[in-house]
Amino acid sequence: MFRLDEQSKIPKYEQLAEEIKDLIFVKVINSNEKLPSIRALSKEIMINPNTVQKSYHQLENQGYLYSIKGKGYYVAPIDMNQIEQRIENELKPEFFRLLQRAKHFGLSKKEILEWLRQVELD
Amino acid sequence: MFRLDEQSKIPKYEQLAEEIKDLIFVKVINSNEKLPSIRALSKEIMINPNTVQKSYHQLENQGYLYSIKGKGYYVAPIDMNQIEQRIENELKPEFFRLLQRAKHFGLSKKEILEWLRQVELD
Amino acid sequence: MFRLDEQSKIPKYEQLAEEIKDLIFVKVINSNEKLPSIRALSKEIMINPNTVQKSYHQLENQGYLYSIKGKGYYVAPIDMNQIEQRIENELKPEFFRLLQRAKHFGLSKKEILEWLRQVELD
Amino acid sequence: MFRLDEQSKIPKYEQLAEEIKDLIFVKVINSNEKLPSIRALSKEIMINPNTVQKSYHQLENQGYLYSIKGKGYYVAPIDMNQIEQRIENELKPEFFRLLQRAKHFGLSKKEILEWLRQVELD
DNA sequence: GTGGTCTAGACCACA
DNA sequence: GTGGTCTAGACCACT
Repeated sequence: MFRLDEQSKIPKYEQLAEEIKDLIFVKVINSNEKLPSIRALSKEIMINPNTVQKSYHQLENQGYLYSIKGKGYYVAPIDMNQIEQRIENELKPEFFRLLQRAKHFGLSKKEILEWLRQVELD
Repeated sequence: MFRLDEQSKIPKYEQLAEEIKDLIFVKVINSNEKLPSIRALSKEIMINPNTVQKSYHQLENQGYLYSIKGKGYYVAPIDMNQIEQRIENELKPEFFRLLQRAKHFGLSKKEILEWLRQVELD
Repeated sequence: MFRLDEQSKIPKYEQLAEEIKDLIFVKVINSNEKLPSIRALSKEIMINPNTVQKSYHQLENQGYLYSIKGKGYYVAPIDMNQIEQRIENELKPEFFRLLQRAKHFGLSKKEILEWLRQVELD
Repeated sequence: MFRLDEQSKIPKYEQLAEEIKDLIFVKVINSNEKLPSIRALSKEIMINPNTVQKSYHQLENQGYLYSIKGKGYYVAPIDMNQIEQRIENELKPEFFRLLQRAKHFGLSKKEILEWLRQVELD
């Protein structure tokens, strides 16, 4: 379900939180749905429970989750406007930065289009 | 010349090293050309000299730079084959990962193509 | 337990490492015995945890200690032959250098013997 | 004339200054006698002129030397009382510390006396 | 709580 | 002026 990059310099709790956030926006996990327990998830992705705890806790502080003592963590209802924002503020800039790098490496638009063709999207 | 993302969880020295590596591959800085001194660069991008040094030092260990004490850091002659490798190992996977995320967010190929159109590349 | 000379130009981490090494040779701390935690020791001798860590790390590289992540640093089994070597290579030369200086300052053997008398040794 | 320890963590300018100070106290170099020029000395002991300069400068600040522009550095008249002080404050404590270490290493007074016998002192 | 890493500022040795 | 080292504080991952 989740894949953390061991090598990355980005903290694991941050990687995990980002992935969860994506799943929420994308509605793979829906509002008021229960997340896996800290212990279960930590076992599944082979990291320390404390780290999972930190991800959940951070998402709770940011309003993406809420917790019920003794029961677990649940997805909070989300503001759908945020999706547009995230696309504009995160996805798009990252895309342009990547294309800029591709340009530096001497890639042509044609080659990028070829890559794009290889992906199923619609 | 360089722009570091203060917010990013990726260490500054790592961000900087990556940017320098790109400039070397792209031949904005050529072999045996001198890099800005540690202090000059640290002042310019407003970070601690130590952090710049760590970037330079890492690149030296990886063979991208060589240093002369009391004189400065210089670009080492590079193996151009590595460019192909970096495109395959870094750029392409990052591109696909990004498209995957875009898909999750419900973006269509058409929208991506629109973004692509906005970029000067060829 | 340890006393660092703040004034000395010798790095603190070096002073500390030397003192620890002595304690190990002298078996004040025995093989596989746990050292104080980095933070406990740093608090005790009022220096930055990083400095203690550097001492421990250096001793680990030299084979005097081994570490277990999340548990602590431990004394490695030592080769007792090294004691003789250290006496010959460190203690004795230092002693002779000191006597040489004493001579320059016009001290006589008698005065040195007087100093020696003041120390409990046997 | 001087011997610096390349390995030592003590700064070279400090090592040199200490040695010069000793020679002054011990009257190997007398009051108002001229010291070797910075360039000559730096060549002799194979270190950078700047480093010698720093030693001389420090000794001047501490009152052990005075300089005459265009001529060189000279030994200042010294207060002989300082010799006693240096013996008490430097030599003696260092001696006791060394004996303490010797004790830790299991050396007996007899062995120290044997060492002492090997040195010409009187 | 444990060890490990990143950023930072001051100082050293050298050209 | 150059690169290199030492000390320091905050944060990460894990027991």
